Amino acid sequence: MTPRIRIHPFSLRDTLECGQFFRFTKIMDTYIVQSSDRIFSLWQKGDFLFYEGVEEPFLIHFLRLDEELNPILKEIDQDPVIHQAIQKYRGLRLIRQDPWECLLSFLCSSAKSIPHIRSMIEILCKSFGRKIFYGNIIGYGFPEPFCIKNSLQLESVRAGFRTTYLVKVNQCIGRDQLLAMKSLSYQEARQSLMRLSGVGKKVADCTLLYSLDFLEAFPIDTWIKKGLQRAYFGGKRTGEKEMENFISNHFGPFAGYAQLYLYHLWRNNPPC
DNA sequence: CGTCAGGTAGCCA
DNA sequence: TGGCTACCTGAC
Repeated sequence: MTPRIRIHPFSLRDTLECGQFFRFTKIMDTYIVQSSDRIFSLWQKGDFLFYEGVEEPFLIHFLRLDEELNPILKEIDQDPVIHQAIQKYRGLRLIRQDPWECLLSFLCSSAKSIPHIRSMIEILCKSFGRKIFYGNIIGYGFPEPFCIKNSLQLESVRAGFRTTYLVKVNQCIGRDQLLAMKSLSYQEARQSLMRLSGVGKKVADCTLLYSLDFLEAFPIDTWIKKGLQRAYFGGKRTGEKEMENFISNHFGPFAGYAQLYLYHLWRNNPPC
């Protein structure tokens, strides 16, 4: 019998498709997922998550299945807007990505649409990653730290001005240093990340939330900004600092989960 | 052809 | 702090 895990609440679809993670493809009801140098498949029926090509401990870590979701949702359920998002997408979970892959992925993301980001990452993997197999499907692992040496090697990635970001970050930091940031405070870790070329608040917060367990991180992109302005500030233009203060006061230490739900809500139902 | 897209860096008030 | 612009590239 195919191995499976019982989880509740859980929505594989919302978890993968809410924008926090890029390397998956959907075939019928099955998702082929790639992360670092793994390739495996996942599908869901009711409360059961079926999996193939991967071990259970990795999945539990990757999908944070040992984290009680309902208490967190209760904690952030502070107003009618977030309440609606929670009702609609309950089961959407934060993914714990590899920090190196996460950082580079979001380094590619600035001023690009999701299909473009996907394409850049895919070419990066094809150029630098090792071949990996799942049945007769061939995939490519994510490039390891320090393997991108200069911008010439990135020509085919067509990353534009992000090319220098990728090269510089490859010179400056590796996976261990990123993981070590877990022991810092949120502000310290954020500042450290922002010293890297191409890493501003948004990319730093994505890395902190999606890969380093800083659940208070709340990445603010243009969609979230528009939505927050309309939903919480009466449509008025709002200063960055005021917005940050509101978020941490209103949603608290699990604000990152609120970001996930609100982002998903506003991507599917644009606030403008 | 112009505009714009999940942002950042650099410069200025 | 807040506001502005250029930056590569590809799609509408």
